[in-house]
Amino acid sequence: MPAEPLSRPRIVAAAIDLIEREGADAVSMRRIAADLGVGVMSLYNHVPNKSALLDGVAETVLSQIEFSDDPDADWTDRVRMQALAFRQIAHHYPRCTMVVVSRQLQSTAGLLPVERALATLRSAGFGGHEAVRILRVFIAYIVGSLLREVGVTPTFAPVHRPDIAVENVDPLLFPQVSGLAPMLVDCDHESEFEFGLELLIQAIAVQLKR
Amino acid sequence: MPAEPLSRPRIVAAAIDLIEREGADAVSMRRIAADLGVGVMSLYNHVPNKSALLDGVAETVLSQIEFSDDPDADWTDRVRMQALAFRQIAHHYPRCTMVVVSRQLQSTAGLLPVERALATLRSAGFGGHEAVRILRVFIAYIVGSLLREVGVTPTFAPVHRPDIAVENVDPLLFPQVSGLAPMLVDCDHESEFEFGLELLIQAIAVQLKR
DNA sequence: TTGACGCACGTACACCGTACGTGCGACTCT
DNA sequence: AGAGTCGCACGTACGGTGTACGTGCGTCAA
Repeated sequence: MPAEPLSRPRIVAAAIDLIEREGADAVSMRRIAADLGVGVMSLYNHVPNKSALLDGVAETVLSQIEFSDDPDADWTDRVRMQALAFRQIAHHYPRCTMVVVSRQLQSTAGLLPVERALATLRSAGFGGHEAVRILRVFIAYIVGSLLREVGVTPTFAPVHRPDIAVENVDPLLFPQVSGLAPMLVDCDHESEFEFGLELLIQAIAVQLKR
Repeated sequence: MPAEPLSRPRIVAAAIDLIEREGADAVSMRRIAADLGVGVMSLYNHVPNKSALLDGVAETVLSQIEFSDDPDADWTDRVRMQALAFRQIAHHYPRCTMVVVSRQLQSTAGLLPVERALATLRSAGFGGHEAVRILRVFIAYIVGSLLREVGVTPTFAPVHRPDIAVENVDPLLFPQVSGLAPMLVDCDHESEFEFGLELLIQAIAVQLKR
């Protein structure tokens, strides 16, 4: 009998831990149970099924986003901060990110960032319709960026795979790709992300002027 | 004995068909073999494993993107056309889209769009480094948008019943979300996509002026 | 004391990917 | 024509998966 009783948070935590250690493919109910030193079916007393467990993983990760919103700051700074905070899940939970992104959840955990973002945009002067549209653009950009960041590290990770592929590209068929190969291969995710983020912020700032 | 012999393209086509009919979760080697009226292991004479099969699915779908590039057109129009062409995979193969974006492949199938895009950006006057960065931003945005359209992104994607979730939101805790609920629930993907696309194009046009 | 209930657990089933061996038809070489 | 090789469809089998179901033990309520 374990001193700490089984519980949904404990199971979710074990799942997150397992995903970060060995990748999302390694997740199985048997494996999680083994990590907890517990029978497989005991998990089902606290979690209805594996899908719900992964929802719990996404929810938990999302809820740990830390927004340090400063209502007095310029709205561009607030948007920037919120976007960067969202992206930080890729640093804290790199391998869980794929799970979060590829899973639709209807809990309120994912709603808090949405609420904050909409409030920021509306306080900046955007109308409701515009705020929603702009939020969608930002989310699309952030999610797409995260996907690239975790995509470089598939699950277990020889990162130097693409170099080989780029080396083998025919310079006659793909002059741009082969010419720009060094820039395509190495990618500072942080600065790349911020580049696009600034592009978007600047664009909606222009939009706001009208 | 089938009149048409088994082959990799036929297997990939069956996989695409199955994914579109019943979703990516329904894909199994046994199921595909059954659809082809063939033994399970016969597939392995043409495809090394399931992962490679899914790579083939992504590759095939990607290769069917139709670019009608007009070198005489304004670069903004060319960028727009390429982005919209890319997005059309979400219309032709809605359920395969998730497979495509969640799988990074190093074949040359995915390289052709990259080559064209880089050529367009450089002809517009961007340097190599800038072109790569801008392309990354566009890809992130497109992929993120496709994920929402397919209906797997943490925000509202009205695939089935998100209305219920939005109805149950506490207006006091989430005033923006509940106030803007109608706009969050219904989403014209086409116009939403183009909104963000124009935002980005405009932003990089400004960037180009310097 | 007795009953109910929560919860850990073992067993069992259907399904999965795929390693391996087998057999059959077609083709090549002598 | 005979012999050898090879491509390819196929069956069997193994270790893995999610989870439905039944069982037994602990604690708490009446």
